[in-house]
Amino acid sequence: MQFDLKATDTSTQARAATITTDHGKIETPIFMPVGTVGTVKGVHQRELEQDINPDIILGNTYHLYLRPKTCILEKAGGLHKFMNWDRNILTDSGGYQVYSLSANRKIKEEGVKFKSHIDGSYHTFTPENVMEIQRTIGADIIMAFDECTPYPCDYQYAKRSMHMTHRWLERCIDHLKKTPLKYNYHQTFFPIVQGSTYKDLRKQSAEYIASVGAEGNAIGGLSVGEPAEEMYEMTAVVTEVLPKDKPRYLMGVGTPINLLENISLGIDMFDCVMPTRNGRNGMLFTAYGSINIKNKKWADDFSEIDPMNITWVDTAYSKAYLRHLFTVNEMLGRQIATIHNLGFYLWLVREARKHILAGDFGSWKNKMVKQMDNKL
RNA sequence: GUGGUUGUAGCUCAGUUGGUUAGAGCAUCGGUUUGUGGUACCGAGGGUCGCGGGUUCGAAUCCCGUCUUCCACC
Repeated sequence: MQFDLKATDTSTQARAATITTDHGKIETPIFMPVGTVGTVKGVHQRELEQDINPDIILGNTYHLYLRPKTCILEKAGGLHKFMNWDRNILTDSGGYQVYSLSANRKIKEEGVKFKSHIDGSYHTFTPENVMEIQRTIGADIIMAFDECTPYPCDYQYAKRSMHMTHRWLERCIDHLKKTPLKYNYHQTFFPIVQGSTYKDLRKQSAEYIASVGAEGNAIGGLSVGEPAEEMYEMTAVVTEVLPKDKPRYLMGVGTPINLLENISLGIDMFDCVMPTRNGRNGMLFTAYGSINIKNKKWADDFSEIDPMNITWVDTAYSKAYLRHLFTVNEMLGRQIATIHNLGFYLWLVREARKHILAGDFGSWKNKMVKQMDNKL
């Protein structure tokens, strides 16, 4: 993997760069659509490539391990071939599921024993087998196995957990060295900074993560319910420490405003279920604020979904029609909303890149944040 | 006409031997969603219990009348 820093903003820490992998270029800042189980829900590959056009999407180790199962992905020749996606893929390690499925798991030094949410069967994830599973899935960027702590999280727990995540990181790296590539392209490994919402822990974790010298670095354990200001504080502490010549990935973030604020703090990569999940539930993001398309006030509003026409669905359909599709629970409504939202998110990060390159990111960001902080 | 049956929220229906403020699902309206356990979740509005009378401390519930739904028989 190659990381070429193209520009750094003058008034903020924002950066524009180009990451190059064996599956192509990733222009940053980037938003990576989430495709947990081998699909960006409700979106055809053609729409994804042509209309939304992201350089990279996400998959999830936990979910793909359970279904279709690792052996099927191996037979398929990896996730790219299985899902017919030639561009980049990043897989999350399942560390987030350790947090989100907390009722069904037990964390120990060795690893995490968990109960499948599908059939109740028991499985164990360790740093070692998670690396092997990610080898088989074959993503271009693979993530360390970590513990994502909840919010709020008491200091002692956060500290212990952070140290365990660090020990797990060493085991991930050791094991990766012993595990050969399964396919004929490189896989880049990202470790993950933890430390909950404690500045000293975040700093300590960032220093440790930076010291392992990975090709890129991630920040986890945020966007789990903490106030946005606290998230920004943690991001700022961490980006101060992480190397400037490597990509920085803030996991699980966030709202359009979260994206811009964190870009200005030096983040290059994001992923979040918000545009897809909220879209499926009737929430549209626009440059002028969010819309709940299910609200009655749109019933006879025949104006286009979004006059900015970022993706073709924006002007092909009216708000009244889209509301109708949600009212009658037609799947097309969810598809249109998803395409719109992802199109908007990708537009937003491309605009951010343009403004970083042009040198006026700071003022543009302030204008956009104000403009988007609104319910239509 | 006779006998039976039915009537409770916009719709489909619960509602115990008569006992606090009559419930549910769907629909409607609003909100929530941050490395996806999400066709999801939370909340709100909405009732002269067909109508009229009676019994009772108290009636959706028991009695009488009446209208109504459906069925059978003449």
